[in-house]
Amino acid sequence: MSEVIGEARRRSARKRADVLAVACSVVAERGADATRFADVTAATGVGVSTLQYYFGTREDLLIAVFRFAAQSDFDAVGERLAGVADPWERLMAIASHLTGAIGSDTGWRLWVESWRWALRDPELRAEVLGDYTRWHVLLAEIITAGVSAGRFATDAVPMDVARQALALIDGLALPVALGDPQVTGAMAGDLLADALGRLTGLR
Amino acid sequence: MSEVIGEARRRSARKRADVLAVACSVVAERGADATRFADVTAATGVGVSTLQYYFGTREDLLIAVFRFAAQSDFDAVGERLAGVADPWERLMAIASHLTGAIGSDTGWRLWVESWRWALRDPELRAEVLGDYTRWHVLLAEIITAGVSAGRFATDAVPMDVARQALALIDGLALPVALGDPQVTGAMAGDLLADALGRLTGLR
Amino acid sequence: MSEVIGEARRRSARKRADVLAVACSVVAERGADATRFADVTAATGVGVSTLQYYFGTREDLLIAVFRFAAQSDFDAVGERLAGVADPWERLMAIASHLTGAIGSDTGWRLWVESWRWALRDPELRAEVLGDYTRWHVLLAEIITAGVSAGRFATDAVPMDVARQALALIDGLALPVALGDPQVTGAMAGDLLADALGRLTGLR
Amino acid sequence: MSEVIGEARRRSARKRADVLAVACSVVAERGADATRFADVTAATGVGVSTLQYYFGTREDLLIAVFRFAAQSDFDAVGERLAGVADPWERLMAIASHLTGAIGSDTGWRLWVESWRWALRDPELRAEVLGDYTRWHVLLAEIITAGVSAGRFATDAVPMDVARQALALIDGLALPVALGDPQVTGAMAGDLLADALGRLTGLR
DNA sequence: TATGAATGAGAGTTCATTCAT
DNA sequence: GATGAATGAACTCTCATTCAT
Repeated sequence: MSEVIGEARRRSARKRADVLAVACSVVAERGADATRFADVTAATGVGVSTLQYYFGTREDLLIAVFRFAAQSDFDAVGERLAGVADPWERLMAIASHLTGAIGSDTGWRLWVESWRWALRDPELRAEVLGDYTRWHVLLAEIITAGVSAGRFATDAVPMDVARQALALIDGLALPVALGDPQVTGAMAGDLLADALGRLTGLR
Repeated sequence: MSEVIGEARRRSARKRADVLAVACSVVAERGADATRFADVTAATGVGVSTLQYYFGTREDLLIAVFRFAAQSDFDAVGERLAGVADPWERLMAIASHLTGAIGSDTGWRLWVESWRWALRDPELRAEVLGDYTRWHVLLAEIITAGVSAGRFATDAVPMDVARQALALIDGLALPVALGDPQVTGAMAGDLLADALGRLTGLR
Repeated sequence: MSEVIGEARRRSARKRADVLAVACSVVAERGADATRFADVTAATGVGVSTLQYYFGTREDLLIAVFRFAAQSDFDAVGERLAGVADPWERLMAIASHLTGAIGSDTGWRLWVESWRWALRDPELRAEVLGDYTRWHVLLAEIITAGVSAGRFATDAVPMDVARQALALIDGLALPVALGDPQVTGAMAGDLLADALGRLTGLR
Repeated sequence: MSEVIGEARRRSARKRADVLAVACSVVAERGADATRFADVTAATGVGVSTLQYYFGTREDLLIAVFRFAAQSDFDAVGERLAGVADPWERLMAIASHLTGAIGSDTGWRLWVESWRWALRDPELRAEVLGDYTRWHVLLAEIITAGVSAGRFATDAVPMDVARQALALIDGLALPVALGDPQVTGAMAGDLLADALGRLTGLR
């Protein structure tokens, strides 16, 4: 009988995750503040009460979405890096995050949404800052490795370069997400590659 | 008599502008989506109906705020640049935008708010993209001047460098606004100066 | 100087009447309850404050409209009757009121509006009942004349026939105004002529 | 469990109908345009939100009221006709609709309200015209039966007589509802009987 | 575990009206 | 005499949430 319960739980958890994935698109599409239970219901077919049963408060749902999206994003980049050895190519793989390869701009929009939410929610802020650090560390490791390997020639502290790099990625994503005709995804990719090349002292 | 009316109108316009200035803080503080008429009323002492009489819809009010903030921001930087001749110092003057000197982070928060709103409002999007270009052009001019003056040594297209610079500014402002203890305003200023120095080929 | 004032007053009264005429269409179109000052402003170009200056309260305006419309209606029928001598033709002239000849169905709609308003406003009710009586008396006179002239052969009290006649007119106007495809204006005219012929004992 | 749910639904539907019945009086009393949610709340004890949950928009509520009233009216006359065989008496039974026997003048006022609303709402108009036809058909059947039975002697098309009859009923109800002291319910009943007798050729 | 029924709090918006010019 | 500015009151509607099943 405990197995039956276990299976029911698993099924339930599965459904919860499915709902969460769809909710991500909804939040990315409408913005967190404008996302109502009813919107998620419309997108998932799961009744409002059930959503509340799964996630609790509307805020709880949003935070669950943010968490889920942040993790998915990081995981996706991790997978992409798996087979890449060269530091520069690893850097570019992360940068292509920007060109929209990872789920159109859903990921990026959610990132802004959660960032904005974190401005006013201390608990979420801690998580977001943690994520920030994860990315910084990941980038710094790559840069350190690149310097060791003689691929990069820079005297700067790797963590500083990492912060500059992430800032460039974020800052270039803004106009791309907004659809600026003067800064398309491809152009942003080029600008980014050029800037990162200069900042790392790429050989 | 027309003079009297004229004065009434002028006083009215003045009051409108005052309200707008206060509304900026409110929107920066609470976020656009969470800003209710009642919040602006509480902050200004001006009744809800009067706000609607001045601005129309809640959305209209928000857009008026965005417009006002964008203009103020640009004007403020313009003033700051007025007495500065050296290209590098001009660049740094704009960059100090980031360190919060211009108006705590109110300006920056409003920038994100309007950016986010523009994602879903085509009309506002056009304006925001226009503002983007204004900044790009301003930066490019400075870079061009710096190259001519022999202050910067780079073979890159000035407009490209401008875009990289603005991306860095925006991207570094994110963690600062969020209060990341690892990326304070001062540190961000240093990171920015360093990166801009490398990207422009500062001598 | 008193002449100047007199002229100003006359001009003002003229304007007031003009506004009233337009307001009639507005009320007929939108219904009394749904008629706002703003609607009348939109239709006349006269500012809201000016309307209030002319008519006072919104209710006052509506009642002015009802009064104006009732009088216009009665006057219009009076003119139409002026050159008609034969009792039956006089009856038909009044009946053609129904076919919409007098002013599309504006007149009739206003009649229903004022009737409905009179249900809840004692003062207006008195006026509307007075108008009712005016019509009854007019019809009864025609019938009496027709009997005297040997045109009608009925033993009924003329005032009773008048009431039946007016009821028929009102009752047939309802579906016509509603646009019932089974009771068009022309058909209603025939039904009315037939019924009145039978009720008056037309020879 | 499905039984329990079924019962909850049934109870809910019951409550909805109860509310609707009370709402009818409110609308008849105040007029449709002047009926606010708050008025129905005051009369029923059911909260505003609940009314909206049941009926939707304010307009939806009004239309539900109109529908309910129209059906009730028709049903009530149907019951009254059940035991009556003689065509003339059947006609009089319908006519007594006017004398206010069927629920004071609530029914009639609602009829006017829905008629007026139908002027501006196409969907409702279709329904009202349908109701109109129902009454016409009912009356025409009675007249046809009366002619066959030799009770009525008229060469007119039954449907035409039906339309004249309904017009008389409607037209006489107007002054009665308005409380015209010269056309009371009883007098209107006599006028109607007299006129219908003449139009049908009652023997 | 999952879901429909019911409801209160809150917000935007409309509109008549008052006041000053 | 005529009109724009300002404002409060009223109302509808949305939405999260609680309760019962």
